[in-house]
Amino acid sequence: MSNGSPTRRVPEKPTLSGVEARFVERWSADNIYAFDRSAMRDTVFAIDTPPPTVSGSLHMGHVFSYTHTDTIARYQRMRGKHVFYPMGWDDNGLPTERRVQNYFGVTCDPSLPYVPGFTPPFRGNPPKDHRAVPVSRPNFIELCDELTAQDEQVFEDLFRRLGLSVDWSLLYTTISVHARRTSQKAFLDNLARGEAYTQEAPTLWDVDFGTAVAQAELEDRERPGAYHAVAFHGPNGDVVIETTRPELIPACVGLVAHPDDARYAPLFGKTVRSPLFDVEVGVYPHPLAQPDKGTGIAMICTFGDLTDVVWWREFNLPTRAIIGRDGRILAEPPTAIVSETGCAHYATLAGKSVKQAQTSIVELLRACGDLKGEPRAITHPVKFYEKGDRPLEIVTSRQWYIRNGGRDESLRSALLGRGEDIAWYPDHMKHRYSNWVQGLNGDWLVSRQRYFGVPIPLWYRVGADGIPDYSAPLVPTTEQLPVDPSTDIPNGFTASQRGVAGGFAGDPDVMDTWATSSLTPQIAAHWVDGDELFTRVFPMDMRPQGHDIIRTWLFSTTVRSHFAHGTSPWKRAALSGWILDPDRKKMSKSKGNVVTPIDLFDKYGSDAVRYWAASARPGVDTAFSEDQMKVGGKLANKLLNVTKFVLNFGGDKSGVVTMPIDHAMLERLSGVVADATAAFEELDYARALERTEAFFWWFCDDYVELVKTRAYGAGGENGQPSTINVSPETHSARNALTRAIGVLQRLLAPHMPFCTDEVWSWWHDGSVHRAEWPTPAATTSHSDSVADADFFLTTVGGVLAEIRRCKTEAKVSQRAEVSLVVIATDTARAAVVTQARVDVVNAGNVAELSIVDGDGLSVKVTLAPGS
RNA sequence: GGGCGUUUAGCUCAGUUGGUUAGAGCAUCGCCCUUACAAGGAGAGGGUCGGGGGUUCGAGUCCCUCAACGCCCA
Repeated sequence: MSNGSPTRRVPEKPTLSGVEARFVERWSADNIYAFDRSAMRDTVFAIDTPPPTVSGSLHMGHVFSYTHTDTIARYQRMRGKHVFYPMGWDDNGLPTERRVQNYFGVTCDPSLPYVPGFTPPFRGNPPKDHRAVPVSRPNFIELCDELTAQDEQVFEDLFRRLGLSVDWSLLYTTISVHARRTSQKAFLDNLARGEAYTQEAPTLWDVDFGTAVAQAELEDRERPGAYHAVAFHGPNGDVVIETTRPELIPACVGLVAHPDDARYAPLFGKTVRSPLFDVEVGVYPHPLAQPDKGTGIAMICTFGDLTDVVWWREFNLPTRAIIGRDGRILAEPPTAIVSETGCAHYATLAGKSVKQAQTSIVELLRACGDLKGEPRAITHPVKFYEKGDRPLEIVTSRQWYIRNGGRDESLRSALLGRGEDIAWYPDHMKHRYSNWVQGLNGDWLVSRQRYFGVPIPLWYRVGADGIPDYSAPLVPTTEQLPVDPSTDIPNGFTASQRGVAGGFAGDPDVMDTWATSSLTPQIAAHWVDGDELFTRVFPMDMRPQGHDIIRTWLFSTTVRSHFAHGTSPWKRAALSGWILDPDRKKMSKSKGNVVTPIDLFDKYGSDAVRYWAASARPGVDTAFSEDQMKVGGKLANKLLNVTKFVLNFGGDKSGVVTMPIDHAMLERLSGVVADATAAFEELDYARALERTEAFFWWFCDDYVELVKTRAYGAGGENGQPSTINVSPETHSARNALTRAIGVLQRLLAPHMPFCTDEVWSWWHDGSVHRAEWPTPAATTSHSDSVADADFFLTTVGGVLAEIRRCKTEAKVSQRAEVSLVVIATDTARAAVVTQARVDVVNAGNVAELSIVDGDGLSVKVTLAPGS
């Protein structure tokens, strides 16, 4: 055999069964996808893989989008790039926390000391009446580590089965020691550069989770509510406001109306007294007040919504908070409430939930006559934490922030510029980014009042008065990282000084999970260790991700990279679409329409499932379709069979090709190579597949059928090709078939890695996934090419189709003999048919073929009698 | 309310800088056990390209407008 290829080993009966297990094993053993750490930057293609949340389950959405990325990775690898393709597990944050609580039957209490060798009460399925056992934060994190390790193995197995070509030695997680080091170091750098700061301020707060949340985690939900008309008492009579939150009257610090609103102009600068609580508050003009909403004049409370915060800040109003972090009315009334009846009214509310308080206050208002008319039911948008079940409250608390342009025009435009630096796929996704950046109304709140996360790596000196000094945090050295301030001790202090006057206090909070996952490039490439790897892969070539997390993951990564490296983190961002169920609804667990990937792998094969994914155009929401998987399975099966057929002829892929139709086929294939290559360069795996596949079926159904008799050669019988006195025409067919099948195997390899490596292994030693991507020049047959391959092939195909149609209409076998074919056509087509005559006659089983002058292409077919 | 996207055959989708008769797969209906493959092959039917207007010799494609659906943001 030529080219140093091994003897061909074509199975008698090709099959796809077992192919996945075999190649998963072989790729791993042979390190096919190992990244070369010595590779120069310009030969590297680096991918910033999205780390899936391991506390959830892998679903078809993962299979879908990770397949897209994998096709690009495989293409780039075959192009000779050193592909940096890590996998990461996002095991940080709330979802893991919840799963660990439910699995082990524990709850985290950061005030408790670490217990070495702690054994959890359960490992899976604690009984329903079990009371969660409180454990220290380090113990809790140990349990998180144990459970995530289990979950991660399941994920890894599934991704290997899907055929992802990741380098598993690059695996990272977001809660590991390394990730915590990275995250804390990056945060401390932000702090040192003035990009992170702490502030006591009104903050959106989820009362159930007991944590502050960031703007990026908000969502509006339409909720029923009611306008309550409530009378405030002015010097010249009542002023009626309308509010959806009458329970906040004790928190009222002012009224506000639009500056141009003539109805209220006389009141500006005056004061009124609140009903029930008899507190004097000012009336202010502000353009954010909406004259057409309610009565046009509104309460300012501390705090009902974000607009309240704006007014409170601008008018420098006092704080009269009444809602605690647990969502209940505080026991003590604001100091402004002094009257006996005011205090008595407040006492009836204290300790109640917001809902209960509203009911009570409406009764009180009704009783005293300050409720004007009955409440009017409305629906209005209410802010929720995206994972939460109750409306967010606003409470004042000390939090850490990282600047993100929400309060700084120049930073905002710099970050918009970073968005411009990125090539977006599809292009219109960049609007999502710029929309979001332009709509920011505050800095990024990164601290969370939770347990399983990366701790804020700071301590504070506690003054003689017992109050921590937040202005000059105690900072660990880089070598100390990661630290847990709840157990670790700052330099120069001893354990006994924790929490005492003159001692220190650890920051109790952890960072938002996005504050760590915004560093996936730095984590994956070991930036914190000063690893040279980082300079070889960063900025990365591609960030694949879902478009739903542009405002979170994509944006936060850009912020961190902008600050730390002065660059965008990637050259390209590829946004994948959603999976929709066949009814075009988004697939989700709650609808019960989620299909388990592993079942589909078993049923159709990984290649077939990948085919479905790779058929979906980039960024487009796509219907889940088992029909498409069946088609993919047929394609894989066909590739096996046609490869067996072609290799059986023993052609030489570098051998000489002489027949015009063979040239034309290779010419057409060369165009497909060019198209597929161009498509992949634009990350358009779907177009690459479509072009390749269309050619492939034409190749099998028309070209192979036309040339197979010639390829067998004179004397070839019983399916065995002739081996003696082989003609140049036969060699031409065999060589062209062989070259084409080698090109097709490689063109399909990124999409269907298993079946392609199987057929490649029949005649090569190495893996197809390390083979060279085909080029148009190496595909054509060089000097003797036909002038217009498409014209040639379309003409011949047209004649063949007519013969076939005639047989189908006559309801006879395609093998039926044709006694005469008369082709009436122009000279150009006549020349083509003449050149392909032998193949047409063979394929159609034609006894006599004649060509006469005519227009277009008319084919008259006469079947042999008795057929 | 602002932004973005989608609308082509029963279904899912291609259709490049405007250019003959608008394509594919699936589904449907006949046909063919043909020596690589019946997990196959060969054919047929099926479309007013969301509506309206405009530009042009010519519009699925460009412009305007309306509508429906979806997503993001407020």
